[in-house]
Amino acid sequence: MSQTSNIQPLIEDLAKREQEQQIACEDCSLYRLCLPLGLHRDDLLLLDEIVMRSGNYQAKQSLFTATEAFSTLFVVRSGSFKTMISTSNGREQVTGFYFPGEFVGLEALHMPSYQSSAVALETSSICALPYQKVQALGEKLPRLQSQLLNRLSKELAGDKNFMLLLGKKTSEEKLATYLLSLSKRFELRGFSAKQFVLTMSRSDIANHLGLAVETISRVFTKFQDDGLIKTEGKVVSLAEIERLQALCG
Amino acid sequence: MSQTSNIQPLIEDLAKREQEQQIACEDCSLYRLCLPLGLHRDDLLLLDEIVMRSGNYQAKQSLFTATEAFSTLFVVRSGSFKTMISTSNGREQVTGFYFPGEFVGLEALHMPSYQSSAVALETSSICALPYQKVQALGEKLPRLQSQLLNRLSKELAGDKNFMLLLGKKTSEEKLATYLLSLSKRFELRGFSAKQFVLTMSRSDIANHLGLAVETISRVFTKFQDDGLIKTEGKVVSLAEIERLQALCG
DNA sequence: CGCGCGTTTGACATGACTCAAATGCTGTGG
DNA sequence: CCACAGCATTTGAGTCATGTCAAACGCGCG
Repeated sequence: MSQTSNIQPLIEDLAKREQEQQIACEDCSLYRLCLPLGLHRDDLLLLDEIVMRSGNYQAKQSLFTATEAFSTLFVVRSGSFKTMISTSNGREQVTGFYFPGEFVGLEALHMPSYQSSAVALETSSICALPYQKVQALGEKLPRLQSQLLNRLSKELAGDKNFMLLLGKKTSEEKLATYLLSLSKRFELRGFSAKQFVLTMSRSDIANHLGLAVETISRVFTKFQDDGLIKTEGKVVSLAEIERLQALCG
Repeated sequence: MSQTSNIQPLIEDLAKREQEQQIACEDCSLYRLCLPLGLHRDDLLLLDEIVMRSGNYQAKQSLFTATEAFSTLFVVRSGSFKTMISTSNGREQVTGFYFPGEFVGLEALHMPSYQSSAVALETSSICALPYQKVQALGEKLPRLQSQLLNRLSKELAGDKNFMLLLGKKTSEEKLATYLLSLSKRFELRGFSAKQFVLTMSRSDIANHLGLAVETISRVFTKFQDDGLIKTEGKVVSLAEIERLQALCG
């Protein structure tokens, strides 16, 4: 009993700090997924010092644009983002969706400007890491660099896989693959693998998968008719993960 | 005169060592493009020690396969390679082509096995970097890590751009974009931007661009009929780079 | 409550694919 | 050194998956 009454204020404090985004990396619920993994306690404090826990973003608010000068790496703290790249004549490709613990903007760290733009899909918050400071800290903490390398490599591997989807899969295979990929990512974050919210619009999904909105809509209804999934607006339930898996090509 | 006679043996020695692939990073003609850029002389010697200048590969010979355990990063020394990834049911996507000074296998460095496979397109040679040793050296040489980060980031940026091609471009835009991208890469290596050899087959190109061989063949002939390019088997000449550029979408 | 955007559905068009066959090239063995 | 086999490339004809256009629907926001 006395234990409970001791702990309670601590929990409240934590919740309050988390809400105010003052929480240290060490105590962050994303610790397991985020950059600091593998760093020692002392190193973490150094990392903490350069992390700017930035204010909230509203849906459709821009995190950065393609032409803007690159200076900062972002990690999603809560909510979700999409990134896009566009042709000179204005066609756009959604290059990725980003969830808590994931880095946005890694493809820019070798050049003067972000080449893509990032936009919040819902009310979201991020941690901002001024890249110059990350580099400086990296000189002292090789494990930090290694973590970054891993992150980049992971994203690269994901993108190679995505090329397979874009280049070789049918519309049904594309959507099945996409839904399962989301499912895995949510599961990794401790959410249900079977039911989740699609924070992005159908048209974002369509664009990302190299399809027309109408096609995505049709495949959604087909999957539903076939009993593979259930949709209610933005909420999807995967009813038959195995059969979906078989559909991935 | 005496100078010439002094230098001549040195040049011959260099050529011989280059041929035998014993040449040090410091003296390598790819220095400008490769990993060591930005390292100090002393650091270079350390890097030299872990680089294994591997034997030749013949056309169609495998550098690594998707299931093989990851242990080594490769840098193309001469020739060219393609990488592929495949679906469970055997469809393949060519994920990239690699020329001298470029890294192959970067997407694997966070996981136990190469997820893609790499194959030589012609007689080629590589430098092999055991990744464990790179990591160990990286602890001492932050600039080495930074270089690696840059490489990864550059490849990532290229892949994001390639998503735009796969997802949003027509067959003509795809081929035009592809030819110009090759042109730029060759130019960077000191070769002609206007005329070069396509070491990969039409079917490799088609696969990479998410098209059928027949389509690629037709677009090649169309471009030729339109006076944009000239082809003679594997040799292409870009006759009107500007107009090609305009076609990129 | 109503407007507007996002989504769904239907009808039709088309770019790229598939299948088929001719042509050309390359490497190999006689 | 030539001839042939086998693969790569080109060309043609017809089909199909997905895109486009159009319209109805409905949910969510103001």
